[in-house]
Amino acid sequence: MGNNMRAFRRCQAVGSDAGGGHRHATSQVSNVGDVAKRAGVSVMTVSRFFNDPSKLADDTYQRVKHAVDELRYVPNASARSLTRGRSDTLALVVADVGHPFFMSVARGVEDETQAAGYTLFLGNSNETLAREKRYLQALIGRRVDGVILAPTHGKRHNVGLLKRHDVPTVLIDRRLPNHELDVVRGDTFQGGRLLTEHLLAEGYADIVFVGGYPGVSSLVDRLGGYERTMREAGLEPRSVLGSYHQTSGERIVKAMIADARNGSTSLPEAIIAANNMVALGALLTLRRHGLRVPDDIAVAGFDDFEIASQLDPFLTVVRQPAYDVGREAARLLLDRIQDSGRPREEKVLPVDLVVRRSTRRPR
Amino acid sequence: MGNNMRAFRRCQAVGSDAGGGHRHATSQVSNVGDVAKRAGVSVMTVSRFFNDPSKLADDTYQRVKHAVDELRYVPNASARSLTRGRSDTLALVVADVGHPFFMSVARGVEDETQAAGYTLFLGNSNETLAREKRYLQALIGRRVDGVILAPTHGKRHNVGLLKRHDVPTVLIDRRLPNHELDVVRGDTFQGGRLLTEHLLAEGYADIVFVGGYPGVSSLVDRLGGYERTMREAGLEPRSVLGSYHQTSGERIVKAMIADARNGSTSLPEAIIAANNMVALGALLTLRRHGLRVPDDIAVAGFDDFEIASQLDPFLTVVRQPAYDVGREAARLLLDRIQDSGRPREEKVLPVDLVVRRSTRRPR
DNA sequence: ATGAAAGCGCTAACAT
DNA sequence: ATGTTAGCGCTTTCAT
Repeated sequence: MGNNMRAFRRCQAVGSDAGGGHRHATSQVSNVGDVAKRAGVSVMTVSRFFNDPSKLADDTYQRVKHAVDELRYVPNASARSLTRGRSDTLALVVADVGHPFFMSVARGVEDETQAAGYTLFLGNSNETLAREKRYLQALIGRRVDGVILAPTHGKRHNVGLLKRHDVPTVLIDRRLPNHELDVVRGDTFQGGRLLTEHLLAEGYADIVFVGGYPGVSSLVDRLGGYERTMREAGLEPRSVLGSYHQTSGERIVKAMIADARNGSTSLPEAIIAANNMVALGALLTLRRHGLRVPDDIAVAGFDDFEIASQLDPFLTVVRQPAYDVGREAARLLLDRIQDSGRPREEKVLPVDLVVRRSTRRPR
Repeated sequence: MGNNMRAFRRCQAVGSDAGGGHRHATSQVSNVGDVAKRAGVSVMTVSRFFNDPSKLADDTYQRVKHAVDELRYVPNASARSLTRGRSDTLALVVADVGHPFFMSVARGVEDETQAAGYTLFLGNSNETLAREKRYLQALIGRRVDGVILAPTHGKRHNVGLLKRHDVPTVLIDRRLPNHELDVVRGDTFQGGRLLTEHLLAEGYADIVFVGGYPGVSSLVDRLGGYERTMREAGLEPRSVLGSYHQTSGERIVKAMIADARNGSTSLPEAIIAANNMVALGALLTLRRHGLRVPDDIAVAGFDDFEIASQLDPFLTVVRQPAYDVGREAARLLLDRIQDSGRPREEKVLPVDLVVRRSTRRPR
């Protein structure tokens, strides 16, 4: 491992720099042999230059370095990983690249893995099982050294593939049944509890939970925290699930309003949205129908809007430490790569209730 | 003997297992040979199963399929790319994963490349030349079939590396001097012009341009559009550059306010921010100092806030078609991969002025 | 400290 | 329709 990392760092030092001037109109990709010839050494010496430079005589080292620079030689990682069985590459596969939460996670993962000398590739399953599988196969085929995965939301999952191929794996944000993988996630059960307690304290009683993929653990936990707290207060929980997308919030709230207007079910006093995108959909739909938040109905959600909240801190939310989820996951993965036998860990990071105007009780 | 070797290597790749209860005591990564043996065919037949299944007899196909499924065999992409010289993999390297603009670009690229059967890996240079180089070397080493790059902002760049290794490349968002690469970008010169014309039409005259990396082409264009339009109106342009980050907007505006308060320079009537993050910084700083937008000063920017603008359409912006930039870039890249000799293209996509409250002239 | 040879898992180019 | 052979570019092992 230490060796490996040193080699990788060498790689970086290598190669020339910016700028246009290339000498051959028909540039040819070179290999160890070309470098060896140019430096007047054997291919093994060139190999050692990258993998264990301390074994080279100073003079030899300089000659090889020269040849490498001149040719702007970059070792063929495929060939390398073919012989070594390892690639110095890690991957993060998220369920939704566009989601701010996963972006922050990605930053955390990147900062940590770069520091450890790995290259990180990011993949996006787009909440689609088939697409996730495709990514994982590409990754497995490339012999990535480890994967951090936010699994898609369905009943089925692809972690068996990773296990089958002995790929060290850490799950983030979402637990999965029956596996022995490390997990890092925010304490969203507690989040559901905090949000509900806050609303109850504000005097709301008719609180409904809206949106989220049924079955996915992050939703189950959030919903669970809400339901438990409601029941402890002697109230009946009520929920309408869907997806984590904005449209889900829109559709569900629209239906609620319709129900209220035709008298079948009264509008709740408060809504807890499954995440920020659902909250956005809910907010917009309420507004579109002339309902004011919080005067006519309160709204709260999970995950903050990074930018909107700075511009106008309006929505009450439970904030998850997304960046730290990424960092912790990366750390766990690096540990697991070094010691595949270590006991499984599940890191549950604390969440944070941020009370804002959208749940302020009108008097 | 070959077998012994293989076993040995596996041990290394996999690491020692702490003896405990694993489902597969011999969790072995299999190869074409294993599949061939199990299916009772030659390795070439297995290879053809993946590369040209139509060449197999129905019966043979089923036998191989069975073996592949049973072993959950995933071909070794490294070996594959080693023989074929390509990898069916494309990469997108952006300057900032966190930036909403690049996220939309990523989605566009993904949708297009997935449809074409490629796997896409996303990298993040974080506006750092060294980190970009590192990514590109990893990509080159892996023999990716093409790269879409939003180059970092400095004077120097790494595209020579890509050219040297014959990697088909498309630049997005930012032009570079002296290269023959395809480029896809928004027409931000026109954007600068539209924003300035709008402010002038609203009756503002003392307009200042704020933020952005000096030298990076997207900034040069935006600034250019602003300056040209100002001069055509007989006004003197004024700008204070910096970076594309929120802190840049904060710092510059803070200094402006200080200058205005100690009387050295009066506060401008309007600010054009280099992008949305800078605009955010400007807005927050103005507010923090008790200045109202647009009553005391108008603010406009480039790139929209996807979410904040829905919640509260406040900031006047020029919107770039980020998703389309991604799609077009992907298309161009696929074309170039097929025909490396085709003439260079520079696609400049139209931008869109969205007038909102932040520039409404107080009466 | 350096080199020669073998082989990682796969596919292109020929067989059959 | 299927099989055989010869590498792809690299690192491992075993010499020197």
